[in-house]
Amino acid sequence: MIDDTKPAGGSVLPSTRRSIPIALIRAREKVMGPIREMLSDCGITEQQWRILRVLEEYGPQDASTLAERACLLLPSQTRIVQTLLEKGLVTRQADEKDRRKQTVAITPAGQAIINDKLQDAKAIAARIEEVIGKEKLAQLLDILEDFQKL
Amino acid sequence: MIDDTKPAGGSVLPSTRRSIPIALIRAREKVMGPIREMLSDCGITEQQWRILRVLEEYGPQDASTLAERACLLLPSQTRIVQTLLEKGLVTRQADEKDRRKQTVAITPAGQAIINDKLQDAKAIAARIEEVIGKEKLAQLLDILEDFQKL
DNA sequence: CTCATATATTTAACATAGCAAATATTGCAC
DNA sequence: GTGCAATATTTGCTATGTTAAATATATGAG
Repeated sequence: MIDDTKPAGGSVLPSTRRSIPIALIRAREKVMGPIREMLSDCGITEQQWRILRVLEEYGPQDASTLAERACLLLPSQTRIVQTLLEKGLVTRQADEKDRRKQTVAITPAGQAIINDKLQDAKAIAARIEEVIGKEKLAQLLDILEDFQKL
Repeated sequence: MIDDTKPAGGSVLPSTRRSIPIALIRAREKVMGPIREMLSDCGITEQQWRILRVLEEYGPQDASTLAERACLLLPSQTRIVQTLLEKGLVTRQADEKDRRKQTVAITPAGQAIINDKLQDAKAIAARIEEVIGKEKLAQLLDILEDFQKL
């Protein structure tokens, strides 16, 4: 007698082996391994690194913009900037014109951390490009961008 | 005089706009939006859903295997299974032969949740396929799989 | 000017991620 | 069978993710 109350092997939903959300996590996990290792040396986390990177790339900016660019929710951004303040890696002050807005900027100490890790970061990026291949990486980025249309 | 101590705009590291880790998060965020919405109805989280899905797909299994398949760290798995136990959606018991191992299984109540959300989940998957395209999705999964070689 | 409403950020509360240390069992050497 | 190294899970701690509620400031209607 066949028990059809419980489908045997993923015939109902796509198998978790070909699940987009899971595949995205798995890939990300692999990419972040070396990056976390690089950052653990200087005692900052992946998200703290993203904040510094964005501030370095775009310059001083308000909290919402920073969160958007660093791909963080506002509450996370607030807390992370607070710890970066304590570490002296960023500054934060209310906007003169609109006092609701907070302007965040990187400090020389923050910039120094980026400079210190620059070679390591480039090496990691190069390794990824070597393993995956330049064209596939470009394809990947393009496809991932399409998800914003969802 | 040019200030070359602080590179102006991402000339040193790849721009955060073309950063693989960030692109992976952004895409995942978009994919998870509708899924979280679907799950919030029945009061379970994304990770709890992954655990249930894996248990349903592969049947009863030990904690390590479950964590690996659901793409969770063991400590996370432990805690999530604990809350699922309290909800009565899974069972957990020590293996007879090796009492270090814990065998986790889905309950009828857990299976019922999956069955309830089946149509919604399939609709979400279909929508993604419609927007991104079947071939691109396949390409994406293949490229993401390559990251395991890192 | 005053109040209701909209905007920008922060807090609060709960669930997870990630890492290190602690537990519990096994299996094996002596 | 005792003790030690290896294996399987769980706990403890700090940092984030996520959502909802609280704060603070700005703006426009009347």
